[in-house]
Amino acid sequence: MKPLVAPSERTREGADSRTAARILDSALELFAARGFDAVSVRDIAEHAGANPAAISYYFGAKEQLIQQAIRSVIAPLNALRLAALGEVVARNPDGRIAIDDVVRAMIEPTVRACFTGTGPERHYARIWMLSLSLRQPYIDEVMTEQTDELLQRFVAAMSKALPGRSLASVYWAYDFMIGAMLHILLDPSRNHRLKRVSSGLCDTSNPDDVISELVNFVVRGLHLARPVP
Amino acid sequence: MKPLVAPSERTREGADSRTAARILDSALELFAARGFDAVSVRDIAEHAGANPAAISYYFGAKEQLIQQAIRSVIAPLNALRLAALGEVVARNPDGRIAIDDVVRAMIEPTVRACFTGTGPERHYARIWMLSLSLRQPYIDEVMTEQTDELLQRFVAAMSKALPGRSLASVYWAYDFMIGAMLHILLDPSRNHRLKRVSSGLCDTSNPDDVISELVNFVVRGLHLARPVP
DNA sequence: GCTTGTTTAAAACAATCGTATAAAACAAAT
DNA sequence: ATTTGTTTTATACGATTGTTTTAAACAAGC
Repeated sequence: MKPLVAPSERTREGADSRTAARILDSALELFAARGFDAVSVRDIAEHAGANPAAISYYFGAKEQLIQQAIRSVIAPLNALRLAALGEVVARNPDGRIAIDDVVRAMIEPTVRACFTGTGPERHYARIWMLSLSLRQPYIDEVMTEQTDELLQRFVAAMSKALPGRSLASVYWAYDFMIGAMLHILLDPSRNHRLKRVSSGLCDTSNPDDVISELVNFVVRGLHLARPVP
Repeated sequence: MKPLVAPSERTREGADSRTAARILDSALELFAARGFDAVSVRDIAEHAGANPAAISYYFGAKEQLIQQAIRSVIAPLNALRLAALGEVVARNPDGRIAIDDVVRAMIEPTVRACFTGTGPERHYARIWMLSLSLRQPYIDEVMTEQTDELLQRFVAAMSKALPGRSLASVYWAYDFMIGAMLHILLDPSRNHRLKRVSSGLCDTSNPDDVISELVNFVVRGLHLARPVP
């Protein structure tokens, strides 16, 4: 691959070299800890053992590096989620799917990725919440591009599993589910605050516990949702 | 008040002048939109119609301004929440309180503050989620100082309203509730994404709808929580 | 009017920011 | 061995960062 001349087109679409991979991984590590703006390209380059100019060479401007970082976190996770959902649907060819299974198809891959993931998706919780809390067009662009379809697919499945409930309830519940999941997933990197204040009653370092508590809570909230008017 | 000489002690504890108030309000406005690090002290000073040096004069270093900004958002909101909780308890002197009322004492003041608040607390959702997603000691310090007691008070009340349920379930549910609430409160400033993708089924610009959907969801998730073993 | 103590303003500090340029190092192919 | 295309480095640019310094404006008391 050759570096393009015009600055705006200088991004390497592949970014497949070893150096580029190290840069992206270092960027994620530092972004997840301190946020996008508090991390300089020099910090990233140093952490990756590379030259600052290598970042523009492979990714272009910093904004594009951030976009790529967000994408690299969310894309593989969405693939896992959709695969899990597809499996649930395939398992019940008659169309009668259980709401528990649908909810779990969203929650289990996500929680496991954050706890035991080895790729970029292990930074999902922090990177995503960070992106959520900034209101910048170039970030919104990536977020919308990566989640709108996923949302529709899951809402459709949830609604199918709960034919008596209003579609609006399902949309609301989907949003609540994502919010609750994100929030609890941040607990480990906040020194297990919930575990501490609950005197150890809530083991937020055990992915199985987190998954089962989340699924139970969401399914209950959904199952008794207001029926169609 | 006089400016102290030592830089580390230069913060004015009161910060009661008109200029200081304008600075704090401008800081909140800009922080909420772009995050702490993407906003410079010059941006804040310009937005407030003040001199950059006035910021160090009244607040000291930028980190202290950020801490003060977070505090100014969360402190009045916590007062509202505790007042609402106190009212619920006072209304039922025999100790039999309804879980709906307790949950609502958390959710209603928070949602209303974000929708129709006029003070610093109107920036709660963005500032808090921003603080959550950064892992910096000086931010953690403020967050812990401002929420640990509140959490214990609410969990105690929720547990009292649901004597049959395990305390652990209540702690989990409290965390889920906060997460779901924060996430949905960010929807309006994300161009009402949920409203859009749900074809208008979820009116995320109506505080009453948000409150009732949230309360219903959380109470359902809680009410059927696993009983004490 | 002069003297306090307090608040604002202008200007400058060193440090760091994102990015660009140009040259060096490298690999593969002829 | 030399050319060719790609990757990496060293270095420099102008702009902006947080903060300090110094002085000017201001209000209140006597």
